[in-house]
Amino acid sequence: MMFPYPSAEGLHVGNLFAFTGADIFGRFRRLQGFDVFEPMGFDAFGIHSENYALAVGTHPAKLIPRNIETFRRQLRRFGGMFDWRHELSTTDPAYYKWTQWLFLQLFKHGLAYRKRAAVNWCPACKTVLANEQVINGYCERHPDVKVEQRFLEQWFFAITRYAERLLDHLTYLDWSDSTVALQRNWIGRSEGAEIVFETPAGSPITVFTTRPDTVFGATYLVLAPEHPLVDALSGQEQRRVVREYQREVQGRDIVSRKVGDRTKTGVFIGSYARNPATGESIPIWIADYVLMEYGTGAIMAVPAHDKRDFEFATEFGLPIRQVVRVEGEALPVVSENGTLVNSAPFDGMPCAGAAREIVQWLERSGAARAQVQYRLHDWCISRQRYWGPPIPIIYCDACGPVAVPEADLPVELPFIEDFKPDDSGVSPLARHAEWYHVPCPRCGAPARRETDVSDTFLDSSWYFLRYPSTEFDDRPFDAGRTRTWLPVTTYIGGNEHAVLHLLYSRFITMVLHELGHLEFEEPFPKLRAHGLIVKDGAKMSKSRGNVVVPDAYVQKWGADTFRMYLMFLGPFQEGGDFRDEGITGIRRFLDKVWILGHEAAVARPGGLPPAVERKLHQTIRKVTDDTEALRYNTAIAAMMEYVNEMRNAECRMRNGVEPLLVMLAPYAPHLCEELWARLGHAKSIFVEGRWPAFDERLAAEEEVELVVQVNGKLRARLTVPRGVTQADAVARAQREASVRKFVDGKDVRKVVYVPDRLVNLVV
RNA sequence: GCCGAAGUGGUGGAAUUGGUAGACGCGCUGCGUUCAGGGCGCAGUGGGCGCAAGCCCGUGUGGGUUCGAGUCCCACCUUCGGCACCA
Repeated sequence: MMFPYPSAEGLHVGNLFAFTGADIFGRFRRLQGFDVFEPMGFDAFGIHSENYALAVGTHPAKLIPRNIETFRRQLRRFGGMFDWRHELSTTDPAYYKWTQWLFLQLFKHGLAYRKRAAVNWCPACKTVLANEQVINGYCERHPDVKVEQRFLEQWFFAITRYAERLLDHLTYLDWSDSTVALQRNWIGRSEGAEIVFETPAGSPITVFTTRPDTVFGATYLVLAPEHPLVDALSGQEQRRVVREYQREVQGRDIVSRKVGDRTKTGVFIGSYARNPATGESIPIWIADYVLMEYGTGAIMAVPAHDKRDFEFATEFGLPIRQVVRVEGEALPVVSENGTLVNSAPFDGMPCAGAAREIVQWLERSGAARAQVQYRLHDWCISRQRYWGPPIPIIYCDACGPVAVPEADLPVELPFIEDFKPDDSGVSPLARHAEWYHVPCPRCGAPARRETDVSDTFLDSSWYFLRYPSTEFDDRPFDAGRTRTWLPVTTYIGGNEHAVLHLLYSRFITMVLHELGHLEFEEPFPKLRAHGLIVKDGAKMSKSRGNVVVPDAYVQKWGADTFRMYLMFLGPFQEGGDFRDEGITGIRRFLDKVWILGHEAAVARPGGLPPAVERKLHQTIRKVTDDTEALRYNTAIAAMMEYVNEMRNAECRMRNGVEPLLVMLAPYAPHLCEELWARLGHAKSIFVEGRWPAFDERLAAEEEVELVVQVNGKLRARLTVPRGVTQADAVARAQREASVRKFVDGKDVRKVVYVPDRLVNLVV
């Protein structure tokens, strides 16, 4: 299961829902005879803890152990089958030593690099803000201070080099469709072309487009305001306005820049480029709706066939030329199912074909080439914060960035009281010269540690690799242990991690595989996403005040009842609405099982009545299939039916109860363990119990109910021996008064017979 | 705007993948047990008409395919989740 972030509020129902679902599966597999390793750990670094510690005026290093203690207590209490010997916390130096090691592996192989990148900067806090801390362009803590963008040197991981592989592998991974869809979306593959627009100044502009078929309609170019060619291409007279616009854009935060419904702004930079298709000279503009980080940071604007370009052209009175026609559609025509017009030799061609041909045609003069773009960006792992693992790099004036020698790991996070952002304008560790002044590991000259820490998602990108090897301090993961237990056989978690955590883990695993540290390339061959528990139709959140705290429920009803209640709420993979009403139904059921178990302990031995035996085997079949598929709600319903059947038949036999206890044990481990002991077993049900096998012959009904339809409408139900012939079934059907009423005096034109199920007479 | 999921009784949800719609719970009604309440047990519980047998209607809306549609196809409506000036 995905390990939790140990919040100060304690385990919430969402955690418990997820962990129960995973725990049931683990216990089920164990009862089937598998070796099951169910580890647990804590994702305890990060801005969450840091902000919370700031808010309540304590230190995260004091806060986190308390929170973990609470989590541990709650996790033990709900009955997870955890192997506590392998517990881990990402804040433990013994753990993050290897997180830092991981960084160094990427650094040494050129997969970690430094780049200037925009961050949100609050001039009042004098610190970097996460995107979530920017509220409508203003600082979360200073509602009247506008957030700006600043450029800082930051560390990036080159995940985009793996974009194609990360996408391709999705076709064979056994993952929930919903998760695959989210991840595909996030990687965002677009096929298109790069097209080169020459300029008289001699600096050609390359643009990326997914619609090369519309190149004849490109009536101007737009560059991102930060585009490196802007300076060189700006005309003398426009230079001042261009600078002013660039400053204006930089003065805004990086969040609101990307809100699409703003009125478009931009300026003409005073020069022109040549459209390689038409040969025309077209104006070059800059505008903040073009982003430097996607494609080439420059676009060819085709206002007739792009909504944004259309708005921009309308705003600034730029020419709009239609080159694609779709029956009955007004401009802008965005559809790709049209025909070309005003496109010289390509007129009349459908868009799709024209796109290919135009790229080939332009390619001959070197003005274009087919190109695939990904939406995915490289992973920025720098955090100008305190509560994380220091990035293990030392800057030397002579040697540049130098890796901390592996023997010197971990670079421990020092305990500092003043971890709060203050007016000094630097990250907290950068205020501690005694910590960051170190000699260069290569030349020995005075040097300086990196004072940023790494992203929490780096901590969680490899924790599953650590679990089996927690006791080794000389290697991140032991080869033998890893071969036995990894990759993760079944990974269960929520779709809130569909992109970041699940993508980063896949990336890191791929890299470690490539560097020869792992035999497998994918960390989670099988992944199941569970649903969301909501309250009164809305996501639970502190601000809504609808957070359900599980402790009181466990206290009042017991862990087993609460576990089962959560699983009975709805399909595990869809989640459900939390409401107290249904919980009593589960409690009643468990009470019945409790009584049944005690009665079985003193019942006379003997064979089961045939009806009970049949129901038992049907139940085994259903509970096995449903548990396997994580359909816990219907598995529980099937066990309820079986208990009802036993009670109706007044059967209390041990051989009817024991298989039930084994099937129920993953769901209600405490109760079943107790009853198992009371039935005289010396060892735990999870040691001695074996998942029952079902016998298809015993599960089969001797008599079946046959539905009789006339023209598809239900007219009668007959009880017949299983396996009746069609002729027999039709004859029986035609004897029924309720059927004859609709058939007599008419010709039966057709008979549809579904064996043991239905007869349909068509008249 | 794009991607994904889902709309079924008073209610949470079932439905073997085209074959009895409403399993299993909750709630509600009646009866029993009890001085009483709770608990427990038994019976009933989609809507309409009917004394009844029974008949008609019914899975967001409208059309279609089929002997037969909650399930498949087309168009639409609504809700939820994700992404989003990504060219």
